[in-house]
Amino acid sequence: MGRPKTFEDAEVVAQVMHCFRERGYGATSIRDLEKLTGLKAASLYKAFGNKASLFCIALDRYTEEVIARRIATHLVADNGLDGIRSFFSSTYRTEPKPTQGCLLTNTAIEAPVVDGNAHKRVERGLIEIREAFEAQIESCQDSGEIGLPVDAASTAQVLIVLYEGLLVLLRSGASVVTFDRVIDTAIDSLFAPATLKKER
Amino acid sequence: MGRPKTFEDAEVVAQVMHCFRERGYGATSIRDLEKLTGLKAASLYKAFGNKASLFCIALDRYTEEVIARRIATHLVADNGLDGIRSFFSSTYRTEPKPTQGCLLTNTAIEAPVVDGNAHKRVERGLIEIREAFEAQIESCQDSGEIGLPVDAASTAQVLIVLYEGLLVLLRSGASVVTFDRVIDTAIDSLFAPATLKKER
DNA sequence: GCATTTGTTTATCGTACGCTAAACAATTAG
DNA sequence: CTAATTGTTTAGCGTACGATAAACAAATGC
Repeated sequence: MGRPKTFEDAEVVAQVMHCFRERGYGATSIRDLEKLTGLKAASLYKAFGNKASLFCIALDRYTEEVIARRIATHLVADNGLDGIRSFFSSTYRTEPKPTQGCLLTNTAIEAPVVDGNAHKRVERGLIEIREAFEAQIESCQDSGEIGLPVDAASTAQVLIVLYEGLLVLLRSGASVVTFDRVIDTAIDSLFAPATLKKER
Repeated sequence: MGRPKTFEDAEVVAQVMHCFRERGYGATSIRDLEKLTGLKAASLYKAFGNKASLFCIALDRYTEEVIARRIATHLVADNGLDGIRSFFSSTYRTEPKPTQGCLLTNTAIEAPVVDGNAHKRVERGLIEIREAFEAQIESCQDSGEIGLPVDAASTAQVLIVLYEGLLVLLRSGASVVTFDRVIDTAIDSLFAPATLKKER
């Protein structure tokens, strides 16, 4: 069977993912990843192909792990609108570090630099979030928390834009209170027309 | 007096700015800029210092030229809410190229990579836009186009987040119709409460 | 034990990077 | 014309990059 592995692929991918997330693709060198993982370059190449493919693996992992978990935690029927609120705030209310930004967002900006495959992965990831937003909105309509006049599809798209925008501002060092206010203002008004309609 | 210059600083900065805008700081090499400008590396260094300082010069130019022009064109009292709408759409309705993204947005993401000074410049640029949004909102309130219940400051901050978010989605290749719908949905609802209140 | 298979490490390869010293070119002052 | 000043070009420095071939290590099957 040959020599057994001395490391767990998943563990290495997790470490690599964090590094890409903080520094980006271009600014992360193979030598950085050597120090980070304790592995030698040749081992990394053997296990994951070249740098671009390793990045794509890390990006997939990010979507399947971080994003999917965030969706599963916050965007569930019981949570209603507060679920959407906490989905947003979970991006910047992180411990212990202030935040690491979003790999999807950062890659969308850096995509031209990376492999072309990264682009498609970003699109898919964003679609996943958008669909979760849309489902949550519809669930809120079913429960009566918000009225029917709200168009779930286009509102979900606005939430995606807000999501991306927040994560950009996060990288430029805006404060938590700013974010809280943005989210409250945005969500309140996005779903206000329906609420007002309901009051009539 | 010595030998006269063979190029115009401003022209070179403009070319360089476009390149940084499309490819980012890290992915743009001095050799790229040599080919682009027709100048030799040593001339660039003599005229603009090192790569980071050249980038900062280009970033300043972007804020003073592109952003300031965009504000001056769209965010003027006469334009009202439509001014805000056209401010947004001017970021993606560009000719002939589809778009180049926003250097402020891209730098916010890439900032850790670049010089620390770039960070402050991004912040300042975003503040400039936010203040213009706020002034435009207040102007709309003065004219009676929207009601007073809208909080100009926090709504302007939401618009900034939307602006950043749109420019991220722009880089991930979303379509113009998507953007139009996002802007309509967002602006309609952000300023709807006041409108409804007015109707009562 | 020995051949085989698989994983890791060592030692680079070729290239591209940011940057700069020194040579060269073109102008002005006297 | 000469000296001085300033701009441009040439040539290349040292370093870091992504990637890989070859040597070495540790397990298996027979």
